[in-house]
Amino acid sequence: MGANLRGGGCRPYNGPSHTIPGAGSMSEWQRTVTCNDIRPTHVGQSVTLNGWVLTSRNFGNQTFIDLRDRYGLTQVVFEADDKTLFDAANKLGTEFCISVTGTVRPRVAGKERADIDTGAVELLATKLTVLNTCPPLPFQINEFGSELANEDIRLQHRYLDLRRRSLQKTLILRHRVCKTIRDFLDTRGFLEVETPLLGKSTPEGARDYLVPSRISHGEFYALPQSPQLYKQLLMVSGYDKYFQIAKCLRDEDLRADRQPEFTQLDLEMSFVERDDVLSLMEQLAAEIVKQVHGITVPTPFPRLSYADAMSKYGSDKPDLRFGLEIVDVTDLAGASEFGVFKNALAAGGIVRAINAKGAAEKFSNTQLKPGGELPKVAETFKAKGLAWMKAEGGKLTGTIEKFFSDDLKAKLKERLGVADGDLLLFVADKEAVVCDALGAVRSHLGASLKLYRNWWDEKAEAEKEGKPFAVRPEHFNFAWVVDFPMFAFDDEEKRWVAIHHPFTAPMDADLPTMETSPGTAKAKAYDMVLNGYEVGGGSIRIHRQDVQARVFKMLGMEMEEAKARFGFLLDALNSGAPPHGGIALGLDRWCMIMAGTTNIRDVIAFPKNKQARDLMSGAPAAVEPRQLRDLGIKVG
RNA sequence: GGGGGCGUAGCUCAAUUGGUUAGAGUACCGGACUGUCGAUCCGGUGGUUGCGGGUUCGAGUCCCGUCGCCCUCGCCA
Repeated sequence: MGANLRGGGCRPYNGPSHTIPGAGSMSEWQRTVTCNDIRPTHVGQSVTLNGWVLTSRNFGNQTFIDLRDRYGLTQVVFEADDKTLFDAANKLGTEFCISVTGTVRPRVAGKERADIDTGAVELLATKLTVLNTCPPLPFQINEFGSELANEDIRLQHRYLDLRRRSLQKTLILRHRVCKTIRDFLDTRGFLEVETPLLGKSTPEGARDYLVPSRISHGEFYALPQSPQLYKQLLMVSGYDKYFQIAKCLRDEDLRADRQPEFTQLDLEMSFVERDDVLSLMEQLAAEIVKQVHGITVPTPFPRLSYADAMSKYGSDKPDLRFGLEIVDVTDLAGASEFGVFKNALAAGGIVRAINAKGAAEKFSNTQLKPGGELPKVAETFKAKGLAWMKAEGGKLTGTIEKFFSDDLKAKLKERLGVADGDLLLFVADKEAVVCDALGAVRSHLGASLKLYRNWWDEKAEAEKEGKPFAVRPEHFNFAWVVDFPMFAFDDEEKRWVAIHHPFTAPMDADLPTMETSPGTAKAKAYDMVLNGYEVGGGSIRIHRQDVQARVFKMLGMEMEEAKARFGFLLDALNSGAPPHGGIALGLDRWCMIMAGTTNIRDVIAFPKNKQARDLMSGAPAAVEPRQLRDLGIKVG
């Protein structure tokens, strides 16, 4: 994070007089500057600071207080000449909220600090007002050590945790990202329109959060999983270019990067084709990186078909900061005598492999046995095992090598580009399992072999070694994944489901054959991928009622049911709906990557824990019987 | 719901194969000290080892159960 985060644009005071504009009669304790304002040019001036006591260092005749607000840090000195003032200063506790008036003076020569903005000066206190005291803290909120208290304790006292510099920086960064988005889109003619929180439950997709109706007992609103339908209706209404930084709610289990309520940049445009949306969004993405990190990432972003992403990287959100591509070896495996491979093929499966260049020595045979480090990764994603060979002394070795003829081994080496020291990893199974398992193995190898570095890891390392560090464009590897399939067959529900969502348009070429071969139909859908994270997803929408009705039918929804659930949408599509499409960016994930954290709770001011509880307020909680009576609800 | 990790002072962590009165740092309280900046030095308060049961002469440590937190798979159109 660069200098652009240092309270940039956040200071209310910028006049040379350091007074609040229009503040006629200021009370005696109100600040005239913030804790990040005083500089050598202010020496001799009398100023007043408001802030919190970060630390206190007491000597016989002097006490130093580091006073903190969200703008920065100022050292305040109390001297023993004024006994009353000095005694009062020595009674200050950590995190007391105080007002100090004093005279700006230079620090003693040679005692300046380069690491804080006010480090050349200090404030000699002449007056102290305690605005509020603070009891001993439940946990330490300074960040000098690396040991943070347990997260549940910090979440219980989030108002204290948010005083930490790194969380303050993150929230400032989040503001910067939102501001960039609004400025960028405003410049290009977009309107920010708010859509309702109380809406109608949608049958497909995630579980809804429901809100009971008091006026109509037994009926429920649903909180939006996204503003999808409303933004499409805005297009029908002719608003042409819409966006919203919108709260979305999904009642599903949480993860390190998933909260029950999260924020999306939701955007929709009329009279556009796919490339218009992609082009606009890559400009926006580049602008965000530029505003936050001061670097320019190359545009346009590479585009990768879904099919290529899955076969080469085993994922529809591949991390392209490293290669390690997956290669199909089904034909060679089928010609071998290895029972596991032959059985997988007989069951309609495939065999693919990764060549981990030079990794043979990094993984012992024990680590490669069932239950070992790498097989465990593959097994987590339903692979029955992970077969391997090593290339040593010009030969392939390992327990399965004997099942391959010399000719097959030669072909294998050629196809996988094998050299001595390489480790070959194979998975044989149904295609979906092979992709998931090898995709996970690839990610695992990428991290453990350090084939890429997160910018924040590199930064931490550099700081540890006292070396300079600058974020570089290659730390942000963007790509588009396009040409998604339209449908996937759900084995449990025994029906076709939408890969993206039911409002996504099929490719024009697939329109006539959508019903007869749904498995091959492609959608006008696209995902923005950054370093292995899906940071955005969207599509060109269906804008014709007949097409929408056909898609609903494919998903097992008869016309009657479709009309009951989405009649308003079908009617709207029939009322001069323009061609339109859009995208949604996961704002929280964006902020995580920009801020350098893997925990989504770090970029949300008041997050829920893993059980979707707010540990500070205690939500969710029981309510008064009267409230339930009003709603006509009985709790069993 | 499945798999994994964790739970010892307000906080962060120690505690040999099961073995004396469960220690340290920090925070807090008191004292010393004129330039510190994670100040330093001296002293002090602070514990039902998450909870319940079991094995044992003896349990923070072993076993069973339970609660809580985190990671992960499922799930998240």
